[in-house]
Amino acid sequence: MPNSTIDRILDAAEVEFAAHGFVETSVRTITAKAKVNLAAVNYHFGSKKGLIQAVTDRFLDPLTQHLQVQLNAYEESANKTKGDEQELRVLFDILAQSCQYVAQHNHHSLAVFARLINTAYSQSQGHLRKHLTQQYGASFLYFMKLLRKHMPVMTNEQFFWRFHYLLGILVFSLSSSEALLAICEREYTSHRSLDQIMADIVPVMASAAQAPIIGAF
Amino acid sequence: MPNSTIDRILDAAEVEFAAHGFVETSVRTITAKAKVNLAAVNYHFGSKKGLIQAVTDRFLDPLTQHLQVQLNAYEESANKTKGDEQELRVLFDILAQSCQYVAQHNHHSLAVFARLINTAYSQSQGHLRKHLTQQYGASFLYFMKLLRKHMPVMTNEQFFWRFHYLLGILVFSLSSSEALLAICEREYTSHRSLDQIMADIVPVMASAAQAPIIGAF
DNA sequence: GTTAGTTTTAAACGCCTGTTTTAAACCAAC
DNA sequence: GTTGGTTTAAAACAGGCGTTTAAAACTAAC
Repeated sequence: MPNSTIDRILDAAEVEFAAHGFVETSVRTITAKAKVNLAAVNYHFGSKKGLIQAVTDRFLDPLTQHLQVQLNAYEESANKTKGDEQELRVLFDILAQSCQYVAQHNHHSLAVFARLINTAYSQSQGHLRKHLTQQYGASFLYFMKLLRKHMPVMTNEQFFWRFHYLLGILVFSLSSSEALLAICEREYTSHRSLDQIMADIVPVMASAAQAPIIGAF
Repeated sequence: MPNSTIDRILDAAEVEFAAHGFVETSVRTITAKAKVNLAAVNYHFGSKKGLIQAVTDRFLDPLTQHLQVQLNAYEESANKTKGDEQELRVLFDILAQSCQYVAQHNHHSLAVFARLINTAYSQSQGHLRKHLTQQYGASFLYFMKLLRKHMPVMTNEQFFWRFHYLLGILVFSLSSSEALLAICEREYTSHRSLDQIMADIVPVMASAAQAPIIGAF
């Protein structure tokens, strides 16, 4: 059933969540934009929290699935000829491609995803973080495991933090892409699409991953 | 007047804002924690929005001041002997030191600052971003100008985006430091202080700044 | 001691929030 | 055509929000 009540709610919620965040988007504005009765959200999704999870799952389910397939293919055809730097680039490229693949028909979902990660980590005791790790933790651990192989110099703890710095690049750039684009347009007039941002970020993340380690923790 | 009503509100607000964000922290919880009457916030700061600005200004005023002095000293004693890579590290070190200097007696303020930047950029039409650029735009433009000198290869647009990627590392890591520390403590038991995070981030930002540029935009 | 100005207090205001309720509409199956 | 189950509808609920009000308390000057 396309254009059903459920889908119209999900579509509207996605746009509003991406634009104004989860807390500052009310169920009333969502149902209004979706041209649906107010009670429909609680009827179909149980609660606003359930709607948030549904919106993000609609994005993360195909993303992790696509990522898993690509990573499996990568691991099987892994030739050790290239250096670690090249291999890192390949891994980040796979991640970027998975994001773009899912966002292909849905430009708002990527921003929602980034915003979700952002809020999930910002809220000190968020129920979102729990849901994310439970549902998709395995996929990202798999990605981290492959990444770890090509960052052998550092300790586990150093790798853990380094990984989150990379996450910061991705999450901040994507969740704030609208704001950045607005600023950019005013000063440079050139428009940069999400695909271009993703392509631009990959080498930055690869370099950041390989930055020298100073100090001894 | 130490421990006055105003200071107690600012202190309590800082802690709560850092822990739960601006929107999800109510004036009532702030005044309760500060042991102050509910109306005090509106009396002394005009509105909740005014309180948010006061909290962040208390951090950003000394930060930008410290940064300005350090950057001036750097520019005057600039020896062109070192390479661009070394110079970048010095600039990021100055920024990190300014952050640490202000956060020295106030561990929550840095997280509040990072969170402010984050929300200011996330909200599509935020009044926060306007305030930040109006009040402190000059200081950060000065920093960007010095940074630009040592990133000569890229175009203005490329530099602009690259700068925001670096901002993402800083903002995400700092605003999510509590969450990261919580995860880290569970898995690694070792505690990492804010100073250590800052010191760890500097070389990462320097490397990210110098990542190769691919594609032609 | 009275006065004038500032600060604090308690209470209420109006508004918006997520959610629930109860009845109506729909829709396929028999 | 009636029945049983699912979906929509309008209305109200209870609670939290930022803010305002008006009186009380405090503080200093004359």
